[in-house]
Amino acid sequence: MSDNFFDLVYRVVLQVPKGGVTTYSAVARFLNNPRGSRSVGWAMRQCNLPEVPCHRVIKSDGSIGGYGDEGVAKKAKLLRKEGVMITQGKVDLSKYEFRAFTLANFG
DNA sequence: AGGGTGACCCGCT
DNA sequence: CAGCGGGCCACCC
Repeated sequence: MSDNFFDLVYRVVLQVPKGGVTTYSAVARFLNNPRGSRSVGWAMRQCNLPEVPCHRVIKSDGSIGGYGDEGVAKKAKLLRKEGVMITQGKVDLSKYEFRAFTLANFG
């Protein structure tokens, strides 16, 4: 039931486990839209579903990015609580980036 | 059909 | 190494 780009994005983001992160760009690439990172960010902005861990999606340079009205402070706090270490406002993607995405939930 | 918005990315300076 | 500007993509008037 992936009529919208949102749904596709959500399927991907839902796969990111606690303690892991992914990037807008990585999600876009997985959806065969290497240049669609902005659309992913846009989808996150529209996302208000509590079951989607949108706080685990950060920028490709490791910085936190945004978190709508909640604020990046909240986002960073959530990540730390999940075990993701943040130094100098950035996450070490080589340690925390989740890459093992699957097409399982895409029908 | 065109313009505006948005939690981005990359190359250049 | 930090900052700026242009490019890209999906969606809503």
